[in-house]
Amino acid sequence: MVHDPEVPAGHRVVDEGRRTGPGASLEDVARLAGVSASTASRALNNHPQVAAATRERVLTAAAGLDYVVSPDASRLAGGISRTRVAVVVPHLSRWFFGRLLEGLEAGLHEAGGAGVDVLLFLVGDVAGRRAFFEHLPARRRVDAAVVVGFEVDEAERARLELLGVHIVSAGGPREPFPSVTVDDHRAGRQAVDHLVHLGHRRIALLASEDPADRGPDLRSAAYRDALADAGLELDEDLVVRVPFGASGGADGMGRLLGLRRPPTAVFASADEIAAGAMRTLRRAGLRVGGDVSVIGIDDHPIAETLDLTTVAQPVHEQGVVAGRMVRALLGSGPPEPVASRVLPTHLVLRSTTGPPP
Amino acid sequence: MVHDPEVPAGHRVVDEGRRTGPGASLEDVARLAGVSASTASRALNNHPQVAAATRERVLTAAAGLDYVVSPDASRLAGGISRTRVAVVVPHLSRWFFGRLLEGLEAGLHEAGGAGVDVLLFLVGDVAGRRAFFEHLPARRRVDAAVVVGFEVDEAERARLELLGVHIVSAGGPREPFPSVTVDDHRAGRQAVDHLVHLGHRRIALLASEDPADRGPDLRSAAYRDALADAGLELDEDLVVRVPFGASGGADGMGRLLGLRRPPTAVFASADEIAAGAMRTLRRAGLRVGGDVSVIGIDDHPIAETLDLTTVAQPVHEQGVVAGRMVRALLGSGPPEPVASRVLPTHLVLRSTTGPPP
DNA sequence: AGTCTGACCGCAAGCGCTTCCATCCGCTTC
DNA sequence: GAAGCGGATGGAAGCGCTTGCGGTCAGACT
Repeated sequence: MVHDPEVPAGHRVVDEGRRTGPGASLEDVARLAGVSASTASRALNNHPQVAAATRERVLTAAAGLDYVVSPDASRLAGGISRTRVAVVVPHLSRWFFGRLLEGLEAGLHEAGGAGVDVLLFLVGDVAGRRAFFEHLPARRRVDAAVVVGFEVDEAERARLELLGVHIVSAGGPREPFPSVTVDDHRAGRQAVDHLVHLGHRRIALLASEDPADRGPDLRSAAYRDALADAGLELDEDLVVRVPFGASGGADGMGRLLGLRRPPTAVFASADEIAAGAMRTLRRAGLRVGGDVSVIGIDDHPIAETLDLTTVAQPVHEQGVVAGRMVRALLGSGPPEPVASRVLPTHLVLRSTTGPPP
Repeated sequence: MVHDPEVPAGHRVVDEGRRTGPGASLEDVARLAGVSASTASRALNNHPQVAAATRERVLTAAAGLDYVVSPDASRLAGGISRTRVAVVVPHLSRWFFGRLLEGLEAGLHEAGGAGVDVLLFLVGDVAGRRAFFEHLPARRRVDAAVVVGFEVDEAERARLELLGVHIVSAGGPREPFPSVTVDDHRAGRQAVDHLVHLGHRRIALLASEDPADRGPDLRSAAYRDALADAGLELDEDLVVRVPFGASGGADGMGRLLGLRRPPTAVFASADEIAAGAMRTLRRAGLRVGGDVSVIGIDDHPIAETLDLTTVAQPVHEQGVVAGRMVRALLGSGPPEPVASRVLPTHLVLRSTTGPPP
């Protein structure tokens, strides 16, 4: 196939362009060490029944030949080389997901262990999502799966079940898998209650209309509950759904400002939306935190940059914990009981909230 | 091994909770279809020598049993199921990397194809990076690798070579692999030249000191060259290196403002740094774009939010093109010649740059 | 000295597939 | 009508590894 004589030496031309690397075989190692393949295998896998000297010889031979077991053969034969974990995620360019994945990766690789391979599955758009659950490309190739930051419906759950492996959900809804997440309803309450305590009575909601991402919109529900508890009437004009992101927030804020009686405070269901809202407010000549208060959720880096008051959630940690959970389910890692975890969120006071003017 | 009479036929038990899913075997399918395993295999792999009727029967049987080939066995036997691609990336929480990966994923899966599995390798911190190149966990498990957004030194390149597979670099330096990237020097020039054309004479540089990420700091080099070409003297006081990110930019700007003769314009080597700088300027009561101009690079979403003038680079597209390149190298995909590509960048005028006061 | 006991190791049987090669059969060819 | 012929299929040999089982040989016993 690919065959380019121009390639500089050292650039090995991969035969067929597809085999998984060159490599010495177990047999080669065994021969060099003067033992049988079985013994070599046992030595390499640290079985107790090989003499220390022999093991040493095998190890040396392996090192010399730069030997690496074929994971395919190993698995086929029943040996479990490294475990493979599927990570199913809808976005990668959003901070939340990337950050959570970083944590997940850390949690998965923590404390040595045999090693874990992470297979990435992106199910962003509807087509990709449908394709994923329909064809289940992860089938037969992973030992566990982590669903990151989105909700699966009943049909999808059923498909996923077909994988026949443990499934963990991270940064998403609590059901229907063992999960590690935060209480979005509580986070929403923390945000809105803060505004209420400051004395605001006309509080608007700028919520992401992205349906699937995080499941039932607990943050919006919290908004309603908080208002109700505060004895504030819900004004549907103050509830605006926007596409996720800063432009969504900017547009939404524009709509809000067009109201006969604009809000004195805005609860954005995500910092990125809040950022957009702030932009609109600034352009309108309003002082954020003075004329209009704005609060978000997540503690996205942009929140610090904008000095935005927000409710922080431990994103990285959710990933780490989920990673540990996977290892526990897989039998590696600490034998801690595997139970869903809800991590705490907390209010981060900055400059964008204050008493109503 | 496992032999549980209680289990419905065909549903092999998942022993140990670690085997890769349950599943019917080729043999099961063959039996059900009334043919031999060889024929079943041929039918499933679309070999031309099976009678249409037979193929049909096998396909039906397979569908009925919900059969999926064992990728391990298939590869071992020499059949190539799906190709596997390693994606080596230093960060995930930064927009650039996440966005590029989204593109990469798209490019890899474009136009059907047999399917590609993406193995993720995070080499963020030095420890992880060293571990990756030392142990080469991707060995024997991938058919190609993509290095995203960072430079590998000679030793690392040599190690990578051991993978024995095609390697592509995306969003990083042009060497030493076939790559798809942008001309960072040119981008830098576009930014600084813009400031020069506006009439600025005291232009500061706020550069990320993150050493490894993008290789030789072409953007900074461009700054120097642009000044030289404009006949402006380089004032080392105006060159500030900061940790990547908004806080870095904020601090750096603070230092700049402390100068006896502060700059009238700032070139930040990344939008996120520019964002931090803007914050500092605002807090200092300076009008960004009026009193001090700021320009970044990347066209990160935050640039739009902040109305930041910047030099845009096609991040998603770099990923897509790299994905196609990998497919081409692997022999799938369009047989386009595989050559490194440098994608264009362009100035995006917004409100943070203007003539000096 | 003869036998027993382990510790070590090799044999061989697979794991679930793919593929070479031989086989079988219904037809075309002379 | 016999000899070919090619299309369709089954048999069997692996791919590279793990592992149950049994064999060896050096002591440890009595």
